[in-house]
Amino acid sequence: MPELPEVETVRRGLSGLITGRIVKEVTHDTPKGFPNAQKDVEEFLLGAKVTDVRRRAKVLLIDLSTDYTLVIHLKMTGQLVYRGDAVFGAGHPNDSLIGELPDRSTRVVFTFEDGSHLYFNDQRKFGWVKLIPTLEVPNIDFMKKVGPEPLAKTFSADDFKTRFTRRPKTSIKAALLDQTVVAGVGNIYADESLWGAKIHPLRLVNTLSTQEFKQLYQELRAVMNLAIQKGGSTDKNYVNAEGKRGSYMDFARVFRREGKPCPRCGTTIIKFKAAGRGTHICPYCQKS
DNA sequence: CACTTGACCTGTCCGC
DNA sequence: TGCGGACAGGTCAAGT
Repeated sequence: MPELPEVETVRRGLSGLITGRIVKEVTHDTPKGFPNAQKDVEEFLLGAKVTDVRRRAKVLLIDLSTDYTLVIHLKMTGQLVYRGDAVFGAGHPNDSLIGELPDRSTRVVFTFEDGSHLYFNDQRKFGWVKLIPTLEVPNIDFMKKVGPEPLAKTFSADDFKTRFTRRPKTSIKAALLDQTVVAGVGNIYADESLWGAKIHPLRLVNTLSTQEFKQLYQELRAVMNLAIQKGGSTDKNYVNAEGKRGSYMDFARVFRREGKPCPRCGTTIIKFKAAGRGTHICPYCQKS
């Protein structure tokens, strides 16, 4: 599921819901990387207080008072849903896109001292959960390789263009999806931003003009900011920390809109495969 | 080496 | 209805 806007939406929700809570119990069916050591769970997770919830790229970082951090990647179908008690808690089941928890895709259940729960669900089991010292988070493989945050205030159009010089002969779509170029872009926002900038996804990186990179930079930031404002995109699985859907798909211009008219020119949107992924374009606006 | 293609998993949808 | 195949928001390892 989640790309940067979805993970950021989960982060914001979780931050308000779990910060300050103390972990009392953890049950799990050993999702990838967890627990790296049962001893660590007992020593650095049980009894720990949540001090902060951060995000880097598509990864969530739940900092603990023990100076350990839960590092969580939701991959395609991961969900992190908080449930308070049945009567007064946040995210009453009736408000939710999903039903009673735990359910058959629940992999980890964190129980807090006040009796509330945080559920990690992951239908396809691609996601991972690691418990590592906070100071070592920047040293894990993913963090060492991942590119800059595209929404950072200091990240300029020039910076954006320069990042792509490392992938000169690949398609612009493959480069956008490459997390070492720029962090957080996935299939939805790649298609949406390429449509916005009127660039065909299969154009090779070294054929784009400076002006086109500038357009793409602006469109990517605009589309991601809008998506955060709308609480992310729910196509199927994605939900926020309260189990509720995001509404960006109501505003999507090309993604999953094949057969419908381009909102700019009316030409029928088509779908094909690019960089191994389903790809949506307006064939009139985005010429190869 | 740079780039593209499978593999990882489960579930759903679509055509025969 | 049943069944096979394609496909799904991501990232690696293994291929070419």
